[in-house]
Amino acid sequence: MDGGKIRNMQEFADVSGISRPTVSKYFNDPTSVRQSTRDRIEEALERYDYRPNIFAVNQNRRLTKNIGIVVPYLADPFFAEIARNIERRCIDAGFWPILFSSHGDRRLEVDILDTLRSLKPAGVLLAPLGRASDRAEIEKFCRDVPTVLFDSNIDGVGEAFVGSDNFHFIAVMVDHLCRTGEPPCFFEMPPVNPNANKRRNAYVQAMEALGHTPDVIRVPGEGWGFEEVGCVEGMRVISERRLTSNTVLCSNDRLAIGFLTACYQKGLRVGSVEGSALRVAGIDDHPFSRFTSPPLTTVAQDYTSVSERSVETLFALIDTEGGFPARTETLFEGKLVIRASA
Amino acid sequence: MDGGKIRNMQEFADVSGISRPTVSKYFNDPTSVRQSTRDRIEEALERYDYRPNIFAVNQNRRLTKNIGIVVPYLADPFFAEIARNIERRCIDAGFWPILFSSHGDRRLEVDILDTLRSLKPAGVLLAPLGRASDRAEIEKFCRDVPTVLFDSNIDGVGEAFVGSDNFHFIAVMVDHLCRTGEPPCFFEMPPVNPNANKRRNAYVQAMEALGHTPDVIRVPGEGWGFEEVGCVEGMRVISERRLTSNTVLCSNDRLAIGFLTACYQKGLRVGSVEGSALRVAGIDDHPFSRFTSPPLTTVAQDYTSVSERSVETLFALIDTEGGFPARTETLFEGKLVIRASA
DNA sequence: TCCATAAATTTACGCGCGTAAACTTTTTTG
DNA sequence: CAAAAAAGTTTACGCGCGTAAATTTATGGA
Repeated sequence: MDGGKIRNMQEFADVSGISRPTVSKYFNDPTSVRQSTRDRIEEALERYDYRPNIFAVNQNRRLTKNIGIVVPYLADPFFAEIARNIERRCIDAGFWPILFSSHGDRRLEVDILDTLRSLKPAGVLLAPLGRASDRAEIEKFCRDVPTVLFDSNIDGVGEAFVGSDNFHFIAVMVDHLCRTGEPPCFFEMPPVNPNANKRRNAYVQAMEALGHTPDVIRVPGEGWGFEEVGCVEGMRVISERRLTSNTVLCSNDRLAIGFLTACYQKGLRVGSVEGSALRVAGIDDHPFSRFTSPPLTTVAQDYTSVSERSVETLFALIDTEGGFPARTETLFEGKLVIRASA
Repeated sequence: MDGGKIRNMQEFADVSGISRPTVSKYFNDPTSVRQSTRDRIEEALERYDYRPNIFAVNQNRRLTKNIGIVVPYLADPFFAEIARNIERRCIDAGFWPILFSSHGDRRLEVDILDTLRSLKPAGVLLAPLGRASDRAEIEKFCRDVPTVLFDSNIDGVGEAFVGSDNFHFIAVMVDHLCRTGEPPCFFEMPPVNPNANKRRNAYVQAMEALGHTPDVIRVPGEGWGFEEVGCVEGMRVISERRLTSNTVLCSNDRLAIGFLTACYQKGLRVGSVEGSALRVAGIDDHPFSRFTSPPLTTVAQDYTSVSERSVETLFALIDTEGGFPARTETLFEGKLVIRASA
């Protein structure tokens, strides 16, 4: 590139030999100008690496190209992964993703929505905290900003929801466990979001459908430190002999990871092979589940489909200006992943 | 708050009975206006929830209140945690943190720096990819933007570095392992950043200082999928009987987590108690290390100190405009965390 | 009470770009 | 090749706020 620094769009327009309004059009949508014009601009772009001032651009556009991504807990690799996926898709589509994490904190989630509002985003992809969320605030936000909920649903809020079919997840797992050994009991903590409720209900339903008596073991605990709860409460449950089955289905993988640690501490061998004391299974196929000892049998969330569809839905929403005629819900099925633990 | 929506600072100035320039001063620094004036503004602020337009503010300030945070891999809970810590400190100091992850990708890291530049940030906290980083680009960036490096150092680049004292980490662990059993061999993969190199060298040095012969087992592998490498290559190493000691010190916890899985697959019992075949230790005290089976003995990174000092250093740098007279390096020691694995 | 000083107000300009309107040039079409 | 359509140019204004300069008002200490 040439030496002279370009300070603004006018200067860039001068060196590229195109008028500023046309250059502006180009940056908003390169296909909106004639091919020959585009070529000239892009040629100049290579000689002088100019970028429009983001702040000026966003100030003047009624709607920006910003897309807010909000996840409840970024330190959970599951959300980190899905956020990464979504980010990339947004960038590829020419948008500007901005990532936020609520860190499991109700007030922080509201703050983020406030911040987001002032960012005038074209749309927002929101995975709410769930039970801890301030429903009224989220509802209000969704009225102002085109929002697609994902992962965790809030009935009637937002223009669409994309997530997983928890009933199917559980049904598949319960079926597998019953076919290969004792019917499972269900290990859970107080639900942080509706998914947890759905999972428990699905468990009960699946067990009854197969003619077994469900047994839900609900332990106390709160927040997003699932492994900790799984471990501490798992040890208590084992000590108090509250397990009615040698097969334990945990409400999610992170809980299961903690529970496996509890089993280890208690000297219980976990696995589906002869000589094991217990089988343990989870739900989600958390990134670390492959590396537990033994590796965790689970049902895999379809990360790719969820993030892909979430983004697609949001783009569609952005295009249709007024919003969808009706709220849509998309649920993806999971894949049974059989490893050594059950 | 009253009904009427405030559209800009002029309108807000009107309803608060203060002139716009003074209101502007207030938002830049509340303490810069008289107490009585501040009270009147804050009172109006409660009645009409107004926020200055971020884009207009940032457009006109030479330097914004933005602070860029760049981590190499957000799906690693270690970085997620430290990012969260840093974010909070920035917010509390009245700055606006913006989080980016390089996702282990060289080009993405450069892109992020480009984007960051156009954000005119007051400063940047950068944890570089390391070996994969484009040194020249980062150097250029650091010349334009006040930057503090953390976690992974690049000699001479940036105004300061804050990280961990890898030599101390390793020394403490080697010492512990030697006192309680066989001297360890060292399990590593090709280094993604200088920390890995330092750790290997520290291991060799520590072993020799204690009169033992170091044994470094370097396995192939690349990228940030440490657990995968630890597992796959761990199994190979075990099969090929390349372990010269019953004690294995892994270059980091994530590698150790994978190695533990390998041990499980190979039927080797890990632990420091009688009857175990192997002792395994890691470095970092990764968030998940407490929940492996057996729980992992490791050296804890001082998350809090690193993030605290990084932010402090950046703030100091921002205040001293011209940059520090000399580049500073701050290293924190770690704490030995003895669990069941070694 | 007066005066020095600090603080607020008034006025005015500029930041970089989006965008509208009227006009001119280029491309397409029959 | 002329006329219609498409694309580009000129001109001009506005977005919301930072900020400087000149002026007015408020504050507090002797």
